[in-house]
Amino acid sequence: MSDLPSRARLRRPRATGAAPSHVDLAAVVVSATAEQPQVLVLERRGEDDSLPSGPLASDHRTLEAGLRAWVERQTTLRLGYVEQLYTFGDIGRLDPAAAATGHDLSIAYLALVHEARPAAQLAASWRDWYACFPWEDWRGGRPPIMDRIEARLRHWLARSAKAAREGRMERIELAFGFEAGGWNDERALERYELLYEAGLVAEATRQTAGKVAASHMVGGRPMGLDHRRILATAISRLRGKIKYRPVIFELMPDAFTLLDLQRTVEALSGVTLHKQNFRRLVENEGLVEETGEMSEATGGRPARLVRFRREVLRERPAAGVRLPGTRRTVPR
Amino acid sequence: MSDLPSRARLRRPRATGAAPSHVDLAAVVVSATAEQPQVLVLERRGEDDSLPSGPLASDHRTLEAGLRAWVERQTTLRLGYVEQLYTFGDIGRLDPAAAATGHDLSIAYLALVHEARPAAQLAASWRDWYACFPWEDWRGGRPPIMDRIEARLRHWLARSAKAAREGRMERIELAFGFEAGGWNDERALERYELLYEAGLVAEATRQTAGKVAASHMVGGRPMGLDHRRILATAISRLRGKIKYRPVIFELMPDAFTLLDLQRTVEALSGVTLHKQNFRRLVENEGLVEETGEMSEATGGRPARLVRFRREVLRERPAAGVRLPGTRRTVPR
DNA sequence: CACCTTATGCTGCAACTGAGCATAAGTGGT
DNA sequence: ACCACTTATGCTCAGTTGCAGCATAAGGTG
Repeated sequence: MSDLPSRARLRRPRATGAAPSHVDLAAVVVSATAEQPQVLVLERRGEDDSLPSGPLASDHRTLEAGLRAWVERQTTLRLGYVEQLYTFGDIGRLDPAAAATGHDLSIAYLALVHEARPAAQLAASWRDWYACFPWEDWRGGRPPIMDRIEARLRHWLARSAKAAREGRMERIELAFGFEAGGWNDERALERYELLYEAGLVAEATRQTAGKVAASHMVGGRPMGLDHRRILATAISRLRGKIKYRPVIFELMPDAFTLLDLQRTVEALSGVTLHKQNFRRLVENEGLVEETGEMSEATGGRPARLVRFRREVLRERPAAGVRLPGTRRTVPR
Repeated sequence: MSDLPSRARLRRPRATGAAPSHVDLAAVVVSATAEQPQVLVLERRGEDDSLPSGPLASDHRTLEAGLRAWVERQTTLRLGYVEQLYTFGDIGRLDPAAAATGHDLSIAYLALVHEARPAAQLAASWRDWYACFPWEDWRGGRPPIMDRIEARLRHWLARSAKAAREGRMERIELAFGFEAGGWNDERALERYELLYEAGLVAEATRQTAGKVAASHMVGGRPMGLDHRRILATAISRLRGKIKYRPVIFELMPDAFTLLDLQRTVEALSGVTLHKQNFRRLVENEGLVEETGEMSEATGGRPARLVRFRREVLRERPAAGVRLPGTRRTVPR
């Protein structure tokens, strides 16, 4: 039964035409404070923000360990929950001129922390992710920037080659739901990619050397390399995941009120929820239990402080916060 | 607004302690024929099956393109639907002795085809994936092998160091649901990893040089390298995904009956469904439309032939086959 | 104390789910 | 022609869940 003798043959030779690749580990570290979703970025003078990242090194026993080491080193932050996000490696994704030098891979991870340490104590900054994606925040209703986006995309469509137009129209409708579809919070990545393709975000001009004037840009703070795309990937993934896994609690402190929880979900998903139904859902799924304490910091009637019921991980395999009653209208 | 001048600084030096890595692209190509889920494997005499794979090369403009090229070259099969699955790269995952030589990365992809070409016309074979994971098929009720698995896992638990026991017990319960939890079809990867850790699958002895006797093994056909783990990852992902995205149709021919569709879903998920409710769900979600044709190959009353309604991709962003009415008991 | 704020309980309706019953329309055998 | 068997398809019915809003509770502030 043992196949030890054949193991040597199973390993492939390293030579055959395969250029060795440079591999980076990159982290999207998310927290939610003050009802805003935050991402950890490194700021360097005169450059766009970048995500914590560094090359995979031979003393990293696992990819995840390497990632944790880099984040800790660059930001002093020790990560808890971590999951692999995506591996980026298309030729020329960092710099079209470098296309000949082989592949630059980035293995991106998503990490969730309920860190509230002020930025000053870290070697990095927390950045509101809607600074990079202003069109993704619908908590106050349709963001004004959507008008501009719609106009620019229609313009792009009109100038598209006939062959490409049909497909692009469908993709736009899918991503932004201008006509019938309506807004889908999970499509953040598709939206960013469309805007990129249409040359409406700053990163696009790095590749095409300024074909589109800056005045036509649609906005959102750019990031270095393709890090804004990586962040968009993380947002899409996270918005999807909170609906079927209780990952939201990774962002919460030990004790919190139901409204705190709701605000955090809303911050990530970018939409507002129906309050009473949200509470009923959370209670019915048994996601939380009483701490017995009360919070007086509500500004109104004191609220019960609850904590996450870890047992649900066993009981309800698919428990998440299923965004009940997404409001179509802004309350008040 | 242009930051072209700073681009050079944004690129990181390649040197800094980073050993260049060897990168493989690997494909889990899935089809479903004869009501069995199949995976495409390469057979080599005297060796375990392996997945189609090959090194990332400098003429691959994108990772996905490289993957398609390798599969086509090794199997003559041209892929349609493809998505990235996971990147594996822990040190020593292929061969513990090779730990010093740097990282071997595998970027794994999941591909779905509705290929029914007989294996003879391909340079590869279709393998029923339950040959590798006999415990994952609950369509005929609880598989007999579960008794053995439960016994061996309890044994492993009893021999575990006290510190590890609590956590392992929880993980076993989560993955297999022996006590209260019940079976969760999506936890295929967790189950394989537990069996591996407990030394109950053949691949584990490659690493530990036969600490566990073959007679204690729990079964399932092994694969080369860590390809069975990659396959388990694909199964988990696919079982989850069919519930919220209409990917199942990538596996179907143009026209099919509702029972065909149900059997395919059951084949992938490994559980049986309530027939009438399944139809109602599929019709209500508007996933299919009439072709007008009938199928006479049913063995009973002829069935309507339907086709996938591509429009749902636009209309219902989260349409999938949500496994309604999973039967607790075997029908008949 | 009037009035603000937020918390929390409850109700009614619509839609969906799970399980099963009943009937339709083929096949093959006698 | 009739029977047994197979699969397709229509329908019911009760329990659950989702959506939306109303009402009340219990803090704070001028």
